[in-house]
Formats: sequence, structure tokens, C-alpha cells
Amino acid sequence: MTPLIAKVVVGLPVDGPFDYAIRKDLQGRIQTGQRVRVLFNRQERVGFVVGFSQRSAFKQLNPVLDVLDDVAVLDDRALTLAQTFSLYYGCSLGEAIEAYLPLALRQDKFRATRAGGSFPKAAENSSQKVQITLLHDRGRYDRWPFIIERIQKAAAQKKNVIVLVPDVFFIEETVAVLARSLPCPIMVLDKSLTPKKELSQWEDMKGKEGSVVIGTRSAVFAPLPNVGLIVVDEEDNSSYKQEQTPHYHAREVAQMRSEIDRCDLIFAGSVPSAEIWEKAKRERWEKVTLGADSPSRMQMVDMTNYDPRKTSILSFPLQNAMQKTLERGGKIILFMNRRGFSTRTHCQQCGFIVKCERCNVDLSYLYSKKMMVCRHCNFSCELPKICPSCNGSYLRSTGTGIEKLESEAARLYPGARIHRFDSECTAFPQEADIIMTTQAIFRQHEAWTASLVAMLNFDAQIHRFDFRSGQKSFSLLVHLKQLAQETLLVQTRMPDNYCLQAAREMDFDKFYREELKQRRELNLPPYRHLVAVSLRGKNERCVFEQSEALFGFLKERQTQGVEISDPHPDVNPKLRDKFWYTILLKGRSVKGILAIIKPALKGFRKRGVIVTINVDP
DNA sequence: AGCACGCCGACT
DNA sequence: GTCGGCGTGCTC
Repeated sequence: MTPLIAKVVVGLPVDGPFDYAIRKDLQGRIQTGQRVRVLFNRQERVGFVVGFSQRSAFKQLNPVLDVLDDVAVLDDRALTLAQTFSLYYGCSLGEAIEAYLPLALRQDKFRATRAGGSFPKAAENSSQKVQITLLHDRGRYDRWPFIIERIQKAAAQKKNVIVLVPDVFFIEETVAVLARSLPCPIMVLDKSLTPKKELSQWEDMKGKEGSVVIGTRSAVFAPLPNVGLIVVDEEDNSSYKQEQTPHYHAREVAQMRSEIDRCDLIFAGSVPSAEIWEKAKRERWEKVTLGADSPSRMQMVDMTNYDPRKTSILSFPLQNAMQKTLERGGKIILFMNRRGFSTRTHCQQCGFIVKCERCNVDLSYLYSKKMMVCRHCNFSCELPKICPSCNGSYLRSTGTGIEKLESEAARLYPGARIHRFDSECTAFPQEADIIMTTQAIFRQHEAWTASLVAMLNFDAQIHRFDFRSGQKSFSLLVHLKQLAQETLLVQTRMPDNYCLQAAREMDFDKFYREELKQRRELNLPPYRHLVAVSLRGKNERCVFEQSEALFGFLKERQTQGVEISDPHPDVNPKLRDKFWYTILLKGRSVKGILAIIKPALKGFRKRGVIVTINVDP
């Protein structure tokens, strides 16, 4: 029987599906996974057909206005993945589908023309065994021969492969490494292209076999048929987590897709995340350890008796090591994760601190731009000459950023060629004796190594208010150690810290033992799932009151095994002119936690706030 | 998300 | 008396 009603979802945070009448002339032309134009709440929108029906509970139905493509943009597997995605991340099916599609297909300006390739129906290969591999590469490049071999195995069976990298900066390098050894076609899924080009790339993938697609997190949705393997490189990198809603993690989506497509998975990296390390052990994944440790040794400088107001940020042992390295003609990398010259400007007369009005944080001074800037929003202003509060002329800038480090080094080593490399720099300084750098160093294609690498502010890193700060610090130490040919020097007031101890001995088991012990004691991932419910709004009192009200709603529905934290202001309570409060829920399963949040939110009438859900924040 | 209908302040 | 502010509710 020809269906009379189409079930349609839209890319808005509203649960559907919604029923639309199918006109006579469109009957037989509509299939699931197709895009249609519909009138939704008096507006024309792109909708996605997810099913059909003969009857509707609604009396008056709007008609489907138009079918937008000749072919379905989503096949059954893609719809299944979108469904799984929306249930796990607590978003609507329409939002999940929009996360999936190239920008062009979320609007009705463009048409999809190419149908998906043929591949086995889900039922035909449901018995196919899925192999998951944790590939721990203690070096930097030893992983690739192993990965290439696995890709070739997949390609030999005419299967396609997806390779995910954390950042666009790694795409070019990864393509080069793979192209050297692989005869099969390599494609790049690039979100930075124009919508039209992105669409044509996306459509090209549909007919492929034995090909490789490389891209960042959204490439996990590449419309390749018959995927045999997904590789997630540097799996612990936080860029795999999307900062906007829906807050998905490409690593988790890769696992969902592997279940549905019955394809293999490789999680590769120098420092696996504690979550994956534990899961690999619990679920008995294949574990491969490769690569020699970096030959460098790690030296710690105890800064306990160091007074930042009296001495240089470059401790005497560090100056000593730098001097010796320079005398031998060696290179030096100084690492500090803080941009700008100074990090705080205050008035010595009245105590006024120059802050960002939108985020309420200290403004940094960028000497290179002669401007004060906010590290959260892109607010910038001139450095005030007199105090805006008391009109006195006693403004002082304190705190050390990478630019001050640069001038400090220039003063101490007038003969050395000193360069800075941060996120604003495009070209890497090849001719340099001393390089001051931030995280940006890891975007560098060629492994730029140095005799001496120094990490200046380890303590600021480990003290960050984030349960993953241990993981991130350890990861940073291991990556910096890989850049050091001879010595990695770390300035710290806590030389006994387990991250430092484990990194010095390159004892990964030691790190995970301690990290996982702490996670277990505090009921944190991977032993519990977290879901953050965040409220934001212009009026702090309103946000606070609404948080308390929602907290009450959640408490009413609380089930056994789920903990609900009191609402608390975020680490940065004011961000981009909005106040942020969060309620954190902890439980053994995301499903169990969302079963509390979803109905609570349905009955909750929000006033002056926007509520968002972040699963596995 | 975004549009419509709602009820309260400043205008001719 | 009306025009329009945005706060809240709904979308097949």
C-alpha cells in the first residue's frame, strides 16, 4: 500500500517525528533518508523522512511541500547511527542528522544526486566479528607501518577505511605518510571548503571501494559504503569532543559506527586516555605496544623556594643547562602554555584589576599587538595609561606569558637567535637557537626536536580545575619528551607528583594505576558516566534561581545509583556576557542518567535561561 | 531554534 | 486610548 503520511524530523531541539501528508503527485517518490521541504511552525524548513504511516493522531496535517533530492541522503545504516547518536547524546534525531550532513544539505539550496554504493545489508554481516585494537605507540611515527598494514588488509577486501586525526593541521602530514606506502586512493574530508565543494567531496565518497578517507572528527560520518576499518589517531586529544551542541566525541561515535557497520577499530596514540586504557583491559581488546622511548632523560627543578618577584622565571639550573646547550651549538625549546606578555594588570594604588567585562577574567597584554586581550572571547582594548578606577598612574603588569619569556631570554642570551612560535605564527622558525612555544608546537608537520626542552609552568597545568588534568599533564610531558634529544627539564614545586614520576621513568603502567585509582575513588569516568546540565543567561540571579528549580525537578526523579550535584557556577562563571551554572549527574549508564534529565526538562518551564546537555563532558 | 500570542509601560 | 517591549509556549 502506498503510504499516505511521512514521518519527518527537523534539525531543531524538538523531539519528533512529525506527521506530514504526502500529496498524490509525490506518492511513490518519497523514501526514508530523503530530504523534504516542509512547513514547520509556520516556517519552511528542510526535514528528513525517517518513516511512514497510514494514519496520524493529528487531524490537520500540513503536506510535504517538495522532495529535495532524487536519492536518499542517508541510508539505513546512517539512520541507525543517527538514532543511536541522538539517544546517547540526548539530542533530537534531527540534530543528530544535521551533525552528520555537510552544510549544503542542511539548506535547500543544493541537491544531492548520487545514491549510496551497494554494501551488505546489516543482517547479512551481523555475525562479522569486530576487532578493536589499542595501539600504544611510545614513539611518534612507529604506529604507521602497523596501521598501513591493517588498511591494506581492508582494501584487499575492497573495503573502505576512515582515518581520524585530531586537528586539520595533521591532515596534510597524514596524507603524505599514507600516500607513500598505499596504492589505494586517499581522500580528504575538509569542512573548511565552500559548501558546494564539501558537498561534491561528500558525494564522491558514496561510490568508493578500497579507499581511505582522512579527516577531523566529523569524518567519522563519511558516507562511505562498506567501511572495514576506522582509525582514531591520538585518541586522547580533546579536539575529538565537539564544543557546541550536540557535544559528541568522535571516538565514541566511531565505536557506535563500528557496531553498526561491523567494522574494525584502531585507537592509536602516544598516551592512550585512561578511559580507553581501562576499557581495553576490561573488554579484552587487542593491545599492541610499539616504539622505543625517546632517548632523553627528564630532569626536575624544584621551585619550592623560588620567589617569582625576585628571580627570573628561568631558574638557575635551567639557565645553566641552556648556557651549556648553547655553547655546544644545541637547540632549545622553552614551553609555556600562556600567550602574551603579562597575564594581569592592576593598580598599585587602589587595587583595581583590568578585566574583561564580558568574561570577568584578567586581560593579558599582548606586546606583539600592543593590546590587552581576553583569553576567552576575542575582546581587545588599548592598555590604559591611567587607572580607570582612581585615575592614578600606578598600573603594573605582572604574570609571565610567552612574550615576556622571549624578552627575558633575549636579555640573558644576547648572542642567541631567539624566536617565538605560537598560534599566531604561520611559518616555523628554522634558523633559531631558542624557540619559545605553546601547544602550537605540536601542530608542526616536521618533528622539530631540540637538545634541551624545558617546561616552565607544569604546576599551572596540573592544577587546572578538570578531572582530566592528570591525564593532560602526563600526555604533555610524554609529547615534550619526544621532542627532546637529550633533556626534558621541568620546573615544579611538586616533584613527587605521580605524572612527573611516571613520565620520568616512562612507566605507563604506573601512571594508569595511579590515575585509575583516583578515578575509582572519586567515582569518575571510566567507572561512572557524567552528564552536565548547563544553564546560561544574562542575569546571574535568574540563572541561579532557575538552576535551583531545575535541581529540585531532577531530585524528584532521582533513581538509585545516580548522584546529582548541587548547581554550581562554572569554572568561569561569566563567559561572553552570560552567566553559567552546571548540575552534574553521575551514574553507571548514560541511559539511566538521561532517563532522569529528559522528563525533568520536559516539565520544566525555563525563564530567561538556555539549558544544554553535555554527555561525557 | 524561531515565530505568535500574551500582558504591561511611553506616546499622540 | 494605542504601539511595541520581550517573556512563554508550541511546532505535525
